[in-house]
Amino acid sequence: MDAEAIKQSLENSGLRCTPQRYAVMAFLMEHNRHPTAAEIFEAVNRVDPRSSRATTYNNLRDLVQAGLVREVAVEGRAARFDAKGIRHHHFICDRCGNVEDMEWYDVPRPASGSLGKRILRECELIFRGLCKKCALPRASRKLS
Amino acid sequence: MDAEAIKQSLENSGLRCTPQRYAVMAFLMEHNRHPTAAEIFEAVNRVDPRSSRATTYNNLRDLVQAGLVREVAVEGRAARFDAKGIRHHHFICDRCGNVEDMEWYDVPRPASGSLGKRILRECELIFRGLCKKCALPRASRKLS
DNA sequence: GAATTATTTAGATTATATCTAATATGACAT
DNA sequence: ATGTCATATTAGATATAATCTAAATAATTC
Ligand SMILES: [Mn+2]
Ligand SMILES: [Mn+2]
Ligand SMILES: [Zn+2]
Ligand SMILES: [Zn+2]
Repeated sequence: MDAEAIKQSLENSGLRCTPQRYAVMAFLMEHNRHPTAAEIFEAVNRVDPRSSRATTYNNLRDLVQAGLVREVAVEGRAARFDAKGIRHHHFICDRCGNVEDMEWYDVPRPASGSLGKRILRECELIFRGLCKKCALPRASRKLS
Repeated sequence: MDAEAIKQSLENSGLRCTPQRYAVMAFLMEHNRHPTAAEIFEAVNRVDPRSSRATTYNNLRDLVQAGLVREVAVEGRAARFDAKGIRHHHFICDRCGNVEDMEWYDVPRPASGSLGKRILRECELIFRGLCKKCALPRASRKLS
C-alpha cells in the first residue's frame, strides 16, 4: 500500500530499499498468513524483478535484525515470518502448524530477581492447541 | 534416578520401556540443559546399549506426543528437548540460542471470545534477551 | 511356539538454511 | 559524468536437521 512508508522504514534501519528487499517487506505487510521463506521467495518472484533464494533469506535475516519483521519458529517445520505491525500474540496449531494472530494483551513480567544477570528484551506469549480448521469434528473415525 | 518411576510413566503412556527409550527419558530427567536431538543421541551412546539416530528421533517424537517431554523450537537452530518436570517458563538467548528455565507463574488466558472455534491446550510464555554469559560486557570491541 | 505387533537399525533421502565468490548496483565524492 | 567503495544480488554448492525406507529384532499375545 504505502510504498513510501516502506521505503522510509527500511532506510531508517540503515537498509537500502532495493527492489528485492522492498518486495519481501511489501509482501509481508499485505499478508497476515505468516508465510515461510520458501513461500515468500515464490511470491515475490511472481512479479519482477526476480529475486534469488539467497537474497530472500538474506533480506529476511536483515529485516528481522532491524526489528521490522518477526520470525516464528515452529517445531518440525520451516520458520514463518510476520511484518511487525500492531502488537499481537500467536496461536500455533498442534496439528497443521499454522500460525494465527491473536488479540494482544499485556503479559506480566518475571520478578526481577528471577532474571539474574540476564537482559530481558521481550516476553512472548504463544497459544497452542487446534486451529478452527483442525478442531472441527470432521469424521476423525473415518480417516483413521 | 528413580528407574521404576520412569518405567511406569512410559508404560502409563502406552510406550514400551525399551533400553533406548529409557535412556533418552532418563538423560532428559537428569539434565536441565535442554539438549538437542544430536546431543541426546551422543549422550545415550556413551553408555550401552547403542541407539541409532533414527531411534533417538523416533523416541523423542513419541515422548513429546505422550506429553512426557517438551520440544522447544529455536529460530535458526536445532530443536531442544526438556523432560516435563515442575512447570516453568523458558528464557531463550537472542545471541547463543541457549534455553534456560525460569520460575513459573500463572499467565492470563485470552478472552474466550478471541479464541473463536479454536481449542486451547496451553499458553506458553517465552522470555527473550541475552543470557548471563552473553550479557557480560566482555570486550566486544576487541573481538569485532 | 507361532503369529502379531512394536521397536530398532543403517543408510538414503528430504527439507531447510547458509555459504561462496563472482557480479551488479547505488551512494557519493570528485 | 566518472571513479571509488560499500552494499546487495546471484547461481549453485554446501551444511545442517530431520525423516523415510525396508529389513532385522524384540516383545506380546494367542
Ligand atoms: Mn502474526
Ligand atoms: Mn526447561
Ligand atoms: Zn490446524
Ligand atoms: Zn547467550
